[in-house]
Amino acid sequence: MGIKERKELEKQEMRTLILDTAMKLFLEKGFENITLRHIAEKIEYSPATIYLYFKDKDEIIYTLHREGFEKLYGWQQKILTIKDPLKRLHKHAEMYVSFALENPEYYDLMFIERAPFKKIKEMKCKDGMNWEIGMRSYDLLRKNIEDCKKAGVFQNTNIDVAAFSLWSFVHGIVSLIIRERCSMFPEEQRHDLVKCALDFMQENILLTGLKKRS
Amino acid sequence: MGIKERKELEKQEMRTLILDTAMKLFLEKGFENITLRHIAEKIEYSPATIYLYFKDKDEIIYTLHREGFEKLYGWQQKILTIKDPLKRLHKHAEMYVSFALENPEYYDLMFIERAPFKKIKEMKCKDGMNWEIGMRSYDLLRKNIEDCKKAGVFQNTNIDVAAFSLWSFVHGIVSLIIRERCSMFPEEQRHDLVKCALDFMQENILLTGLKKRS
Amino acid sequence: MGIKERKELEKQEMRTLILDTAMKLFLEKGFENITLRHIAEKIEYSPATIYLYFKDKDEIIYTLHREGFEKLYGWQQKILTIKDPLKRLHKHAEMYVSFALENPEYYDLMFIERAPFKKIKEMKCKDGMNWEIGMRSYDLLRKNIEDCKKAGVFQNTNIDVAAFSLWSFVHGIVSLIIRERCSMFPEEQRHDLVKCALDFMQENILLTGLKKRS
Amino acid sequence: MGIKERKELEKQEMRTLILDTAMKLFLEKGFENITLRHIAEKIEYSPATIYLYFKDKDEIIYTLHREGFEKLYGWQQKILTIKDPLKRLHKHAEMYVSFALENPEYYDLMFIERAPFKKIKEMKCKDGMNWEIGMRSYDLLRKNIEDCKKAGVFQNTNIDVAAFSLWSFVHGIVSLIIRERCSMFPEEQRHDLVKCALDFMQENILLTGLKKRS
DNA sequence: CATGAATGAGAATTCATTCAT
DNA sequence: TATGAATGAATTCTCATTCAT
Repeated sequence: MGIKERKELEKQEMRTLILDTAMKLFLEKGFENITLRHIAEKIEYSPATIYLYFKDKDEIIYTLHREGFEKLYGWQQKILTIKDPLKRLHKHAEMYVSFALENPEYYDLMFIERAPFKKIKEMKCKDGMNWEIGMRSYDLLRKNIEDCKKAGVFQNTNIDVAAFSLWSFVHGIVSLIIRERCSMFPEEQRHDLVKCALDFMQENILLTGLKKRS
Repeated sequence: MGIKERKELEKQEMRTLILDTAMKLFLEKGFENITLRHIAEKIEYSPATIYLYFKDKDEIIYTLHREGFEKLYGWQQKILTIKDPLKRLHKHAEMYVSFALENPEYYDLMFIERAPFKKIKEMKCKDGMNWEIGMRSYDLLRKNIEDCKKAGVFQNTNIDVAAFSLWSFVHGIVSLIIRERCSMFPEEQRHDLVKCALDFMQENILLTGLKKRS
Repeated sequence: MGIKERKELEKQEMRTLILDTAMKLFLEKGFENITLRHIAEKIEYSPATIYLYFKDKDEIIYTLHREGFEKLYGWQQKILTIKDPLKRLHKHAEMYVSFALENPEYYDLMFIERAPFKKIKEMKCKDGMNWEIGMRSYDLLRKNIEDCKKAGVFQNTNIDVAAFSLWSFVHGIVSLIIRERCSMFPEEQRHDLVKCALDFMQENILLTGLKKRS
Repeated sequence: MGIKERKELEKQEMRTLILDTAMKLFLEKGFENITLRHIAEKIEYSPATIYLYFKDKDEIIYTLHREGFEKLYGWQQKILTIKDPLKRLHKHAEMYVSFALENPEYYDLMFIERAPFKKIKEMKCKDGMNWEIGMRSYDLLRKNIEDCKKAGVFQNTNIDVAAFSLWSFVHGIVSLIIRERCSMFPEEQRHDLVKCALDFMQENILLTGLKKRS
């Protein structure tokens, strides 16, 4: 079976190559400028070859979209071990931002880009499960906040409101950066700025919650 | 000069017509689906005519981008009369969100869309002033926070950090909505959710600042 | 209005040029080999130009199809003046054959080709009228036979049976020729052969009917 | 030689499998929509495999074409035993129609489709024999008519004229049906219609001949 | 001022065919 | 014998842009 397995592996590698290349182009040129042609040129294959690995362009995008959510979910696992819910929530935010800034193409596709939706909306009808994978991540956040509530923080706050607020905050941070609306802050300071903004959040929101508790 | 002036006026009106139509289509069909042909059809002129008023498609987009910032700046003027800096800051946030949700096409173009940048980056070289108009809005926010500081809030916080944080928060809210990442919240609840999120911010951030002061 | 009219005329001429060229290619290369590219090359315009005159390829084919039936119907008018129904029926057959052999591309599209049907079937749903134009021609045949019956011929024959039979006969003749299944008959004899076959029909079918009458 | 023979047999079987599958697809999807890939998928071999058994797509079609004529010739044998030439001729026509309607894919390819000709014309140069197989069937018809003449029917008619006429008649019937030009006759009546048309022919042509004889 | 006509460049996709293994 | 991988050449169609009038 060695041969069959290697074949399978090579096929997988090709798919990965195509996906990575698509992602690189996405990052460089923006979403609407990914074309099969460009991808094919970059990997030095003919456009027709790509169709041996993916049904069509949509499937590439859809796969990337899904992959992104898998990846994010993977990152999120790392913080589940933290016992203290408040600390965990803080780490949660940090991790989210790191994920976004280290995988801006994925993040963009997952949370900013408008394009992939035609396909994804169609899919939704078929398996109803498409956003589920994204939902898992949201549920993790909700649960974290629930734990905080149990621990006495956000007592009077509706969970969804808190979740949406915190999510908005971190999403705002990274999407302003990814979509380059931060030219007023010198490039080299941005990293610190993000860190400070996260601290700002912690001090004002999370710690506040803590104080209210006591 | 009467004739010349009228001519100028008519020219202006035509430009406005084109811009408005473009914006309408932008809203209806999404950004990447605007074509000059669509615009031309809607205003019942030939595509070639548009080139008499704008150098190319990019210039249309660039103009809309600029217009958006003018508009936002106009909205922001309304809150300058509020004396209490904290109250003013709160209104500032509210107004920003309203602007975004009532003018989603503009907001999208100004703060989310990737497209206008080719053009804007080129322009930057020429007049260096392109973001200045956006900067005015940011400066207003900064100044508002400065006033808060003078009034004793955000004492220990760097102004840019606070500004960026608050901006991120409201930007996060509206961009999740505009780019339709809120399907987990039923459509009819979203308006409330936004309001609650703003309240959440005020309670936890602004009021906290206030408490610290006392 | 002279200018407008000339423009309109020129537009019409271009449409005609495209249609004629398509038809020529159809004849030369068979239906499945009409491509917009080929048409464009032949008329020495760019492929994009064709789209200024026709919505898409289907519209070209559909138009040709319709045109063919109009043409046939026009030809059929010529024999309506013949009083004697039997003579008229004979002329009817002759005319049908002439139409087919002088306009083989049209005939092929109308009565042999399989392809245009996707489009035409769709259309059917929309206006229900698509075959009506072809039906008019069939009705003419039916009516002719009805008249013959009144005149005492085909007394015991169902009209549709007679119509279908006669139609089959002439269709058989021309479609064997158009689709080149007559290579056993030397090219130069074919014209006579067709004539003789028509006579054969008249003698055996029409005249027979006549005799039965007496 | 056992091995060699089995090999040969297996090869033959594979060719048959490919041909049958092609025919099935031809029937299902229409001629121009057969692709080697489809055939390959259906027989669960790779497209490349097909090239081990056939030089190219044309050869497959050409073979089917030839096969069709073999088949028809086979069917025609069945009526040779009928003594009475007139009866035989009538059965001849019936059999032809049955063959066509029961094997529409073959009939279409043999007598309607334009496609196989590129290949066949080339072949003709090489062996000159390509239509010979079809000719045998035509000769059978001619001979049948000759016999009728000898029996006193079609006395004054040229054999080829009679043959071509009768052939045209039955070809007309089946090709109108196969290429779906009979939508004016409800599906369920078509079978009867064909039968009636054949009767119509017999009464008017064959029996007429008979009467003339007496 | 306005436009009808035209197009080059480029998009996604399909298919028969080849060839090294 | 069989095939997985690859592709060149086509296909339809779209769009921003130009230019003579």
